[in-house]
Amino acid sequence: MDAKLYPKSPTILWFRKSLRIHDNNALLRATQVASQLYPIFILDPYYINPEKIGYQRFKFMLECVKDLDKSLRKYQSRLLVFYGEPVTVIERCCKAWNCAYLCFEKDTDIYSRNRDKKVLERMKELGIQCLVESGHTLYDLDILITKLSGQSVPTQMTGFLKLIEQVGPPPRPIEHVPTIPPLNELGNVDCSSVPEIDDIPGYSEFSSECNTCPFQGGESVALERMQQFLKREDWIVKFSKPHTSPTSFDPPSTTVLSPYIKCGALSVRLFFWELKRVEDSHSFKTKPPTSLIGQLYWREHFYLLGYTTPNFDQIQGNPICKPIPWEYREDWFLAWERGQTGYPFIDAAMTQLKQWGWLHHLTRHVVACFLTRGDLWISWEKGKDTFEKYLIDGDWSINAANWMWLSCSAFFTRYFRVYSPIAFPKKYDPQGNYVRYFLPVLRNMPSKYIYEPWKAPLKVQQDANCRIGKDYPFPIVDHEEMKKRNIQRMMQVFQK
DNA sequence: TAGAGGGTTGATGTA
DNA sequence: ATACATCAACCCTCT
Repeated sequence: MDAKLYPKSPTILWFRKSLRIHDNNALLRATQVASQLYPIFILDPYYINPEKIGYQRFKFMLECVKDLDKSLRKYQSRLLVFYGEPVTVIERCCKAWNCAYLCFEKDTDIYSRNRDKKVLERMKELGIQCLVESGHTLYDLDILITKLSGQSVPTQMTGFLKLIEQVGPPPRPIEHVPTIPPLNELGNVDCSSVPEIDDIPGYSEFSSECNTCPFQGGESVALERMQQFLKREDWIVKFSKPHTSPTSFDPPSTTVLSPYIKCGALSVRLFFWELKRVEDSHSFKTKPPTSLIGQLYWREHFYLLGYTTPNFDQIQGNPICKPIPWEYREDWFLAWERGQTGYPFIDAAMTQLKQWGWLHHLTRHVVACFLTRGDLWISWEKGKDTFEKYLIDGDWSINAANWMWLSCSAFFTRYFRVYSPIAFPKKYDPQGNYVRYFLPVLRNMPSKYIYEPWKAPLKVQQDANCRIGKDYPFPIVDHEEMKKRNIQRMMQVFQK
């Protein structure tokens, strides 16, 4: 760091994602230029809305913020929390503390890009230097784009893997946490400490029914969870995503590190290099795209596409999204969203989504297929918004990309491959333990009928204490009928 | 440039 | 058990 170009001055470190102190480029940069360091976190009114960001998701994020604050306190610093429009809050802070630098991590989703543009413009007017560091993705996406040398971003994984091969491995994580200076006098600034979710307007009324997420947020939990998985070297090198079970829940069949990576409580580069170390010490290992490292490449690929494709999260004005004439039916959508379709696997999944804020990837596939091209013929945008609200790992680019994938709007076109809400879960869980756990009303239904309880004779329903049409709904649609009809519709769309 | 090859994860029936 | 064809025939990528 050139001390002449960057004379030490009071510095704001603005945490948004990267809610961690390990491998944090923005934190490192800030410590290099700061005479005084002010770590801040802003509760943006855009996000404080239980209709948009659900309880589990908000709570998980707050737990990450809280853990970060705890870590900073070990250095006699702490996280200064503000409510309000980021540009207003930051301007106020810069003036109060006479700051010369604002450090933060590059963000690539659409809302963050617009937010940061406003902040950058205002900081320029105020003569405050912004130091923007890459760190949420394996590669700096802007550098990845230059490596394309004018070629468009590949839309298929094979093309992306070729790009990665050409670019070489991602940067290694920072080895040591830099020395974080103690927090100075704050002056006349109205900041808060990290709130509890029940202190946030709009969320407190949900608390009694919503403390159902088994995953706790935070960097320390994330690092511990990663370490537990890293011990299972054999499991890591044999990992193949399509072969993991969507109905396993105690424990799940995948790492569930995605929510931590999404918030930046775990560095994706650290995880990458830890996995690489394990892989390198074994002769046999699965390969991308199905391996664990392959999963990180999917994330990177979708981040790059989301960054470079206009209107990536919608049909209108999105050049890679095939416009399919979806039809909205409120009653069907609400049945899906509320887990009342009458298909136990779908309803159990939607219940898990709300209780846990997390679903296995393949379970997401089944409910997404059901909402869109499989059964209900409702736009993937509606499903994307629902996932965005409830998933603790809901990630803008990845969510939109997967919904386009599943609905055959982009990336994937074999529309005659339709998930069955009956046959698919039966392969993994013939006893229906997953359904029994998340839908207690069906707990005593015999296994023979667990995925299609409307077929159970009345006597069986009575014995199971679950009358279809009374205790649990009849199916809202006939899957076989809808599947046939929708494949025909898809054929027409694709013939054009 | 037209055509071949291939694509993380369907369901079902048959050998 | 595992492999393969069928369903009906997509579309990106590379040669």
